[in-house]
Amino acid sequence: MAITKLRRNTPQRRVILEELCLLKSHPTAAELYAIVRKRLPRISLGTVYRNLEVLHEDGVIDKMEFAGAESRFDGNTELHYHVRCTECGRIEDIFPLDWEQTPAQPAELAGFQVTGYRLEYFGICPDCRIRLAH
Amino acid sequence: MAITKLRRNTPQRRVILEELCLLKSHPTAAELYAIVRKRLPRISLGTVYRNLEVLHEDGVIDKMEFAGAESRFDGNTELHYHVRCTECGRIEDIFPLDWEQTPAQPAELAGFQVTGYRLEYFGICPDCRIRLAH
DNA sequence: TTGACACCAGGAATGGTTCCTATTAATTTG
DNA sequence: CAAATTAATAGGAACCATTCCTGGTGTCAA
Ligand SMILES: [Mn+2]
Ligand SMILES: [Mn+2]
Ligand SMILES: [Zn+2]
Ligand SMILES: [Zn+2]
Repeated sequence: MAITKLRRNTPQRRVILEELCLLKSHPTAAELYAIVRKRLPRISLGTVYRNLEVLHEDGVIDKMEFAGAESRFDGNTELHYHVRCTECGRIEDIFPLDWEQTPAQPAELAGFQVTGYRLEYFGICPDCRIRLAH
Repeated sequence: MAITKLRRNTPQRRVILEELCLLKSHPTAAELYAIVRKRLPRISLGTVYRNLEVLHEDGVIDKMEFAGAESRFDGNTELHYHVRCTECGRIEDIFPLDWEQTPAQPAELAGFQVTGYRLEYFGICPDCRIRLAH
């Protein structure tokens, strides 16, 4: 039933995924672009965006979108959560093991057919805490 | 210690807050602009944005930001959560009473000083479910 | 009065992301 | 392999919600 769209295995897509998975950080498209360019100097930023989107569609990577801040990408698709620094945008992993409960996901809420949820913590990262204290 | 900034009680700010609080919906700045213009025809969209920001800073209203979608505002600052329709952007309230647990908020995670968290559900609203089924 | 300044309307600028178009190249078919 | 098909690319323009800028206005206090 679900027609799987043909994906070509381009060098650009391959390198983008490789470099993302090497990182423990959660880079923006622009940051990843800078890294990928070392191996593919002629790649365009649009290609990075398009492939990150495609990889996300296919469930190969995670995409985290924020208002007013650049989206960030995660090569680790294990179930985990994040803390985001409201000062510099840095993101760190929080694995469910680290604390007790995970939120319930009801099938229906207020008449909505619930397809997912998003839980994210925000705060100040160690570096920014030091920096802000002069 | 915390220097409270002087706020002037302008008609624009008053009307924006009044109209927002009358609504059970969670309007965008543009939607609220259209409503407020009926009472203040010469108000500018920039003024609506500025005042919504100010009111949010002062904790008088809630602001919900989404990537790729307009921010929405909430005159109800009681603790509650939201379901957002991924098709039309509509938002409905979910009060903690409606279901069991609320997420824990640790004071520190991964070295971050945690200042808050965000939990939001997304799905398909009743209207869009009907519409999508032809 | 006069100064200080929060605030306004109008409009330009911003910037991350998406879209457009001609071209390239991965994959399939014969 | 050669040819046909068409997904994907580079480059750059467009998008658009939001913010910023500017000149001006209303208000309060000294
Ligand atoms: Mn992660
Ligand atoms: Mn609400
Ligand atoms: Zn930080
Ligand atoms: Zn809907």
